[in-house]
Parts: sequence; structure tokens; C-alpha cells
Amino acid sequence: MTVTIRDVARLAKVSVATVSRVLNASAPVRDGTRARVLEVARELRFAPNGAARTLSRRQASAVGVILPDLYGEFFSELLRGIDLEIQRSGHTLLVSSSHHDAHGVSVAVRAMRGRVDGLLVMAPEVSTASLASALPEGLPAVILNAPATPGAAAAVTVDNKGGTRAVVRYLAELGHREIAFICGPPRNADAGARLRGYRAAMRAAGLVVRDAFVVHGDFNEESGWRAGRELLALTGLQPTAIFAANDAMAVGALLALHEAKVDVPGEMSIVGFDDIPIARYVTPALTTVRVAIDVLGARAAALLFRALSDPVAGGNGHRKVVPAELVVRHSCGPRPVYATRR
Amino acid sequence: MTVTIRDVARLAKVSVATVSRVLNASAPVRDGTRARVLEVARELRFAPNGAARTLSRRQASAVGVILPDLYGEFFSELLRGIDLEIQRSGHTLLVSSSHHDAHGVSVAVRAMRGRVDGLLVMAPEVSTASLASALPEGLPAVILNAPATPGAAAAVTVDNKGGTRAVVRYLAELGHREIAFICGPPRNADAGARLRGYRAAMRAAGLVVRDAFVVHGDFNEESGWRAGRELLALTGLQPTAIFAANDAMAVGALLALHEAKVDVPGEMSIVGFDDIPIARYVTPALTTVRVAIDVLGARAAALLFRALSDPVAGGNGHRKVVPAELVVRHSCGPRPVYATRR
DNA sequence: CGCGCCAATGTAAACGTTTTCATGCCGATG
DNA sequence: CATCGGCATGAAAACGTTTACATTGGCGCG
Repeated sequence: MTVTIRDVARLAKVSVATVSRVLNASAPVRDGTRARVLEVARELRFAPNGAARTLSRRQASAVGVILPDLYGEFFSELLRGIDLEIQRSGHTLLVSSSHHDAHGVSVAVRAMRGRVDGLLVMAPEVSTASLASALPEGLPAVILNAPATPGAAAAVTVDNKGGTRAVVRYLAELGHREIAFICGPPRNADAGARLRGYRAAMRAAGLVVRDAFVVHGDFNEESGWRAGRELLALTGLQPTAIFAANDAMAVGALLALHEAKVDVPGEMSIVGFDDIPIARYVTPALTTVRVAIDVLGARAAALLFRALSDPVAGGNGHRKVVPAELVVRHSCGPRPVYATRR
Repeated sequence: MTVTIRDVARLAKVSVATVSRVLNASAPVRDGTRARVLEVARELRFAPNGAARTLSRRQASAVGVILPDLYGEFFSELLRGIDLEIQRSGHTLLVSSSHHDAHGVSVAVRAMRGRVDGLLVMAPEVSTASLASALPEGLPAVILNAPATPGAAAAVTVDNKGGTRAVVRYLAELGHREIAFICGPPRNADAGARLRGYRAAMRAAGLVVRDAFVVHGDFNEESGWRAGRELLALTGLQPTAIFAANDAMAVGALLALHEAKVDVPGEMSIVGFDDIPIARYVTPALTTVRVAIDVLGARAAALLFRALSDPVAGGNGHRKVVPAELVVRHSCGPRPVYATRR
């Protein structure tokens, strides 16, 4: 059926051990035999069986990534960053997605057992406790965008607090007082942090956060669009600026404003969060908070490798915060002279 | 070290065979013993080793995906579609990316050997011949966005010809005669097909394709932006419409036009290709060709599964073309009254 | 000249499952 | 009561590698 190392050994008239040694350059082999083995291997188009190799070596040269979803540019950037980093050390990527709840994550983690050397887990909607209990014993894991978790080798998060504060401060400097906020999904860790950040920053700036100005979304464009319409429909006091918890929603809100013929940034300012690639290509180009998502992924992968190579130092619940900085484009302007539009 | 099936067997006072039977429900086991085994397994938090399982079963319950890149929404949509389909049958995904040339693909394919049951390969820049020689014997493969390849179980492609014809016809109906085209990467199969489609459709519509109006890009936003500026800088005859070989470049070109204060669609019409999620969120919303990228991925995965379950029927170089239809949004208008701007 | 060492190779035992085959045992059947 | 058949279990052989250990020579050195 499929060609194995024994076939190569037989045809090259050597033992399987020698073939293995030649192929992995793991021990000296006489030039003549090496050449013969390589010749036969190439001729037979031999490729070692990964499972067998993993089993024998007790290392898979692969890392698993567990994600809640795969929709949108955030994940594609994240994966790209991860992939870039792990490929440098000859590893491959196992991706498992659409695991929102604790049970799903637990199943995914179990399925990875024995096929990967370590795990990158992003499960922002799963509580720390259930996440901790889902992590397997002997498998180092790095948590993305969630609080440090017992049992995890490390956790990487975005500086949500710093980012939100920068945004609110910036808007306040432009004269805005009525700043609305479009939330992310209720149980999402990042979403929560950004909401808290917004609240804190508002207070710090001496502004009042009004219940009606905090509307919720779920991180995708359409929910941003709905939230935008919702804000426009407000009777009475109206916001002069909208801060969306991520770019996708900001883009959606932008569309809603555009449809309603509300001028951005003339009549309404808008800010996003993440700086996904398209943020600079919408009109007006979106002012947002730059999070180097690919770097976030790469950093997490690097942390995982450290934990892999040095289990003691790596296991210490390391914690890394990647910076989030304001990038000003064209979606914000000074507070309109007449605070209420139309 | 890590807990194995023997540990479970020992503690439950049964043989490893029985444990395996309980865990896989592969043979009847007395209720009492089953309960005992499950209890012990849960208590020990036993998770079977994937590599061992794969080796023994001679099936991995995983499929490998080989991609040239991971940048942008196209790939994220594609992966999402694949993942959706695969997960329905309890498989997992092995992703390997940034393999542009034949050698890279070949290496990636070899690395997958023994860890996956089948392959989804997208290598639009690799010639059919070298791709064919990179494919391993016993591993069914489905090729994405490339001509049918000997040795592949199937190939899935986009109806580039139909899509481009629809665009050109639409623009011609709006009165445009000078339609520029922004190409994709030279060696890319899709890019080639779209360029040929554009040429053919232009001729079919009785329009002349001018060399100066065919500029090249490489499928990402920035190259579209550059191409847009290049077209604007043309002296003499100017296009009244721009057709970009993909959405990312169309978005880039849109930005260039916006920066140059050229009104879209008033002074210039623009069309993309792919219908990536953000296409509808740029302003003006992009008229483009809808390719259900996720469906493309899902379809390919489904084809692979068919080949897996029925090697004879599946191996027949099946070929599937996914439709591409024009979706009209707001980036195109009638040909301006004064054919040359400014 | 003999001893020991090193380099090159072979043998076989892991690695952790699944699965085939063998073995009890029990109840039904003649 | 003897036999047969199935059901539950156990023993052991796969699966395809890597690798620890054993076995050769050959060669330098005392």
C-alpha cells in the first residue's frame, strides 16, 4: 500500500535504523550507504508517516490553535501572525474553530491531545475557571485575550484599558461630551474590558456616561450597523461621537450614518478598535486603536515555544500585554457647533 | 508522565482492549464494567493520544489545507467554509501556509503525510505539472482555483470567465467604452483567467483593450492603490471605469480616487471581484462579482470527503465550477458626459 | 601482537492505540 | 445432560517510526 521505511531499507539493503539515521542526519553514516539510501528514498517517493514519527519521538512539531470563530479580518491576521512564528521553527498549525462555550473548548482540546506540542487558546467567552479545567495536564497552553488562567503557561492580552482611555481623551480634547459606546458580546472578555475602560475614562475626563448611549453589539459589521441606527433614532439628547468596541462594528455604524446622510466627521465622529487592514480603506478612513494583531499572535506563539523548551521557566503563568495605541485618521472632527443635529 | 489507556485499564481492573471498547463504543461491554471504566477515565482525565490512534486506525480524522498565504479576507472566508464542512464530520484542520512555489508546496505536502486523510491544495502560482508531481500517491487531494491536475481527486474553480463577462457587459451597458483593468499577480491562475476573461469580454462587446489601461497589481490593497494612481496619471485618453481583478485591489483603487478627489461613481466607475465581506462597507459600496468563497471552501471539502469514502468514484478528476454573479451596489454610474475628466 | 576504542551498522524495544483472535462462561436447545 | 453458540473479556499483534543497546570490524597504541 503506502511506502514505508522498511521498503526503503529492503531495497537499499540496509536496516531501518540506518535509513532513519540518513533521513534525519541523526548519526554518522558512510557516504556510500547514505547515497544509496537517499537514492532509493527518492525513487520510491518515500515520505515518513507523521503519526508514527510523533508517537515515537513524543513530539509532534505542531501547535494547536483553538478559536471561537474564523469570521473576519481579526482572525485572519491572528492566524497569520501565529503561522509566521511557528513556521520559523518548522512546526505546523492545527486549527480548530467555532468553540464558543466551555464544553466546545474542552472537546477541541482533547482532540488535539497527542497531535500537538502545545496549545494557543482563545476563548474570550469562557470563564477562567472552566477554561482552567479544560486545559490538559501535560500540554503547555498560552491563553489569548483572556485573564491569566491557572494551568496556562502564559497569557497574552491587549492593552484595552490604555487604548480606550486614549480614545476617550482624544475625543474629549476635540470637545465631545456626549460619547456613545457600542459594546461587544456580553460575555466576551475583551468586550468587557473595553466597556470598563470606556466607563473609567469617561469618569476620568469628567464626562457622564448615559445608559442610552451604551448600546450593544456582537463584534460583527451588521451589529454595528444596527447599533448605529439605534443611536440615530434616539430622541432627546444625542451623541456627537461614537466609540465602537471594534473596527468591524465601527465600519457597520459608518454605513448606517452614511445611509442616514449624517456627515462623518462633520456631524458625527466615530472611532473603532483593532485597526484591521480595511480600517484605512473605508471613507472616511477610520480613526481607531492600533493593535498589532499579527504581532499578538506571533508573541503568543513565541511564548508557547519558550514554555516548550523550558518547562520550568515557561510554566510560571507569564503575562504579556501588547500595546494599543491611538491612530488618528479622518473619522473624527471637533464637536459640532450645534450639539444636537438636524 | 501523561496518562495512557493502560493506566485506566489497570485502575479499572480490566484489559486495555476493554477500555478501548468502552471509549469507542466499538463492541458491547457489560454495564458494570463500562461504568467503572468511564469513572476511572474521567477521574484520571484521560484523553487518547491522537498520534497513536491515527497510526493504529490508519486514519487521521483530519484534513490538510495548503495555502499560498493567509493575508486578507479571502483566506479567512475560505478557511471558514472549509472548517464548517469538515467539522460536521468530526475532522480537524491542519493549515500550512506561505507556500508560493512548487518546492514549498512539495515540502508542505510531505509534512502532512500520515497526519491527514486528504489534502486541499491552493497553489495558484504553481504550474499544473509541478503540482501533479508534488502530490503524494495514497493521499486524495482536491485542488482549489487551479486547472484540473493529474493525480488530484477533484478541482474546484471559480467561474472567472462568466464573472468577468458579466462585469464588462454591465459597464458597457452603462455606456463605458474605456474600461481599465487591474491585473492580479502574473503567474496566478485566477488572475490569468480574469485577465483573459476581460479581454474576451471586451472584444465581445466591441470594445478595444488598450495596453495602457491594463495595469498590474498583486491582489492586495496597496497594489490597487498604486494601480489607481497610475491610471489617474495617464496622459491623453483616460478610462471612465476601472475593473479590478479582486476586491482588495478595488478598495485600494477607491482610496486612490478618493485622495485625488475623483468622484465615484460620478466621474469614475469601479468594480471588484470576490465580494469579500467589507465590499459592502466601503463608500460607495462596491459593485463586484459575488463568489461565495466560504461555499467554495465547503464544496471543496465535500468533494474531498466523497473521494475519501469512495476512492474509485472520487478519483476521477472531478471538476466543479462555482458560480460568480454580478452584484450591483453603488460604485458604478453611467459614463460621464465628458469622456475625459478635468 | 593483543587490547581496547571508535565508527558504522543491525536488532529489537519502545511509543499508545485499535483490532484480531483466542478463551471462558452462561444459557438455550436437542 | 451434552453440546453449541454467542457474549464479554483478555492477550497479543499490528501500525511506522525512533533510539538504546548490541555487534561487528578496523585501527592505533602500548
